[in-house]
Amino acid sequence: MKISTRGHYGVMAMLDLALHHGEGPIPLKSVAERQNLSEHYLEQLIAVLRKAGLVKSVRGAQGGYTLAREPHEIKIGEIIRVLEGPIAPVECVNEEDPECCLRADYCVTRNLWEKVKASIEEVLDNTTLEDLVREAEKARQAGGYMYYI
Amino acid sequence: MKISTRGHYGVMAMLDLALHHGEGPIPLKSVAERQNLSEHYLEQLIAVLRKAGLVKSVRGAQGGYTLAREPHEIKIGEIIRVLEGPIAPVECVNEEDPECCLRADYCVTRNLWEKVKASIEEVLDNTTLEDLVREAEKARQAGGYMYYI
DNA sequence: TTAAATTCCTACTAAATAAGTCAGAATTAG
DNA sequence: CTAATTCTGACTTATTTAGTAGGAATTTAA
Repeated sequence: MKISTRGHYGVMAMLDLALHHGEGPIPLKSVAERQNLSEHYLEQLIAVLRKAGLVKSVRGAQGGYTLAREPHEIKIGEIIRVLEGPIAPVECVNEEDPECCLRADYCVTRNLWEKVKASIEEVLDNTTLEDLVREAEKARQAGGYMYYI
Repeated sequence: MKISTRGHYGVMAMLDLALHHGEGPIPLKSVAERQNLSEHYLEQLIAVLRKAGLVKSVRGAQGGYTLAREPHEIKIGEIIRVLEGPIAPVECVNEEDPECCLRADYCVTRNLWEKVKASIEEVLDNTTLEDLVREAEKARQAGGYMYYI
């Protein structure tokens, strides 16, 4: 019952961009340094996020990445789906492949996995980058340090 | 964001035992046949469930497995934890290893993973085998076929 | 007492996934 | 022109997943 580092790091990187939203393109190197992630690995992840239309890139010197939409318009669920695939605790509740569970109508445990899926989506689709930015600002005012993992 | 076949098959097998609760020891072979799972693979899983005290075994001819407690006393969350390890979408919210996230107090995204974890546990710890048995009986009365995946 | 049914145990394996690393081409600001 | 970047694709290494294989130990029942 885990997400991989792809989704985990992806959210970290997107939050980093959100925290610098409006400051022009942010080079990936600086994101990687702040978040303590491998730059090369992040490159792979951000390429996926770019192709999915979640970030925009500016090439060349002084280039970097920016969010493609406002932070309040980007749900964490989107980021996770782009990097991890559909949120489905077991294959048979993956609605992108409805044929995978032929006995869906009669299956008892499937209902359970549907509930789990719905409860995860409830959280991830009702949290946006802006929500996290606000929390980070609250934490900064209160504590001083600010990390995001 | 998946559980593996271990947890998936484990719940199927436990539900099968719950549906035959009170009928004496159920041989694993019959469980494997009804659920269409590899018997050898199930053996591995049930060994873990036995060591965790969720099922009891009776060796020899006419032997098999029974639930170690009443169906209403066995939460699905327990089965999953035994077979999959702690329910934690990322390592840093795994309370069995609290040291793994040293910056927990300041971490913004960690709160999010805590929420996800809580919402999954909410479902899995409030569903027992008896709940699934009841659903299966309802489905049988309504439809005729009864499968559980 | 023997055969059949069953759990129990250890080891092995093939494929997929995860988590990167590496090398270098293309682009652009200054 | 040069340094800072993104972009691309191939490669690698370790771990996990999902089993398989073979047989020993135990028990019932004929």
